[in-house]
Amino acid sequence: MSVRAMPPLPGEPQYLRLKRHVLRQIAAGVWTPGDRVPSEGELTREFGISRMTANRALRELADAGAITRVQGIGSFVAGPKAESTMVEVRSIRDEIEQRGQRHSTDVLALGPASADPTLATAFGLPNGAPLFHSRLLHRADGRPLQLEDRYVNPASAPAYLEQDFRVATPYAYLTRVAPLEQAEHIIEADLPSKEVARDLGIMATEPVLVLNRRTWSRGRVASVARLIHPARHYRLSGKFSFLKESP
Amino acid sequence: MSVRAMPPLPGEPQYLRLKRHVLRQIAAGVWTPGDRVPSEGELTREFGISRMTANRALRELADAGAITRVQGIGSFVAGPKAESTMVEVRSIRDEIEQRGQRHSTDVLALGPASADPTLATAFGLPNGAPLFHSRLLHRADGRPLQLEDRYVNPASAPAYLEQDFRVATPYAYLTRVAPLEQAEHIIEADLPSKEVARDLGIMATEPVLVLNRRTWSRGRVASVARLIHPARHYRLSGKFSFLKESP
DNA sequence: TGTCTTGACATGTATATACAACCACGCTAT
DNA sequence: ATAGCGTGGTTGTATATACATGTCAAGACA
Repeated sequence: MSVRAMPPLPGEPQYLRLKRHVLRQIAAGVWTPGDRVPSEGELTREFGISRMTANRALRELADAGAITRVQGIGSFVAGPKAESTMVEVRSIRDEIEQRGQRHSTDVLALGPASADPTLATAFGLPNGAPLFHSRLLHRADGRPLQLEDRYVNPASAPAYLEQDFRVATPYAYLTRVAPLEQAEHIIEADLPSKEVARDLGIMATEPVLVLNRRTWSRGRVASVARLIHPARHYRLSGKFSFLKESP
Repeated sequence: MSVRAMPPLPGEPQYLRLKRHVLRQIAAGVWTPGDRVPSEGELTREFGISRMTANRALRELADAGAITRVQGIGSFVAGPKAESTMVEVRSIRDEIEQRGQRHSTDVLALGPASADPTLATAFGLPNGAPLFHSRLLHRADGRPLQLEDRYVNPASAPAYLEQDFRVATPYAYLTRVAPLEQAEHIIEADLPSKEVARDLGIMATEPVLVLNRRTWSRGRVASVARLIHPARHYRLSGKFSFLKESP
């Protein structure tokens, strides 16, 4: 049994102290991209901790993308976050309700459909394969906020057409019966077709923000959706931070 | 010394086997959101591994958002990915060059500026504080693809005005002198002003996709940028996956 | 000079152990 | 009956140890 020289006091776990130490050096510019980060052994000696604790700190920093590690060589400050950050895409219903508004849904269309070449490609199904289709209008306090045009793979959600989408969103239903494995998003700006403009109650000259979402479940494309928002009332936003903890 | 009953053979680390086992149960719908996941102790006995290995597997699954863990209670399948996924935002230069096109930059404006109320709020600086301003046009094979209107905190990048942005993008320079800590994005669709339409060479009736980016460095707002893209030629895309590993 | 071996060092994984923090439940004493 | 306590289960953190795997450089050897 060893009595630690340094009291266990922190209140903050050691591996977090270590992570923050490294992140502070990087944030302060002391260590810059490409620089070598102290090895596990060095940190072990310097901080009086065990190698496993240093290992956990460095491993989590690597998972977060702050550093890269190479077996046999060492750990290094990662390039400036690979020139990429993230934007979060959340469920329309949550967004509306979180803003304190009332969410309601109009079911504009719901029924079987047949895969045209574009859809067939998106689903990886043969041309003319049977699909389900729904077209919903989501409102926030009565005002149209999202027109949701969705095609669903019957193999993933056989009972799709029997759902009452005025009470549960397709997204909620789909994630229940077809666990989400993967999602792809493409965001674009566009002008609405005459039909879309009518449904959203906007002018055809008013731009819309379009979110195309494709989801996979059990190895299959489960759903292809086109979510159209009036630009005047909708924005996507997201924040990204290196530091899971306080900074 | 213990001889393991199960040979160490996998080739695949134990903690990964365990992660994939749990993920497969979830993906297959065997365990659904809210269900209890076996405890570390149960996994230890069931798989003949040590508790630390089970702990690592479950902890990483929790970090990835696949499960949630409550001290004293247990681990549970997470709700359908918190109804949120991510979209990656990459550097314009990378995007252009990765598509095999040539990237070039026109410097439309570069000089000092003064913070108007909106900018002052965004930077957290007093009204009228000095800022640097740049307005660049990024082209792909000569065609305008992004109009970059950027304000920079002089405290974060004192030599900003001396840079030659025809050879290095502001983003590349900024991440070198002011390590990125945090980034915020707001995406919107809009119609361009007459000036923007002229710079991008599009009609004033053609929508644009706008990415507002605010970045932090060393605790300060370092840069506020408005990146305007012609909708006809630009999309944001991203893919998200639960499973870091194969399936 | 050129090639091979060996050792130092780094990360990657796995185990056994220990203690702390937290929660649910049942039992006990009031 | 109720308040309080203990106990067992569960996660959270930390350590010491071991072996595997990968890199590199110095030295041994031909």
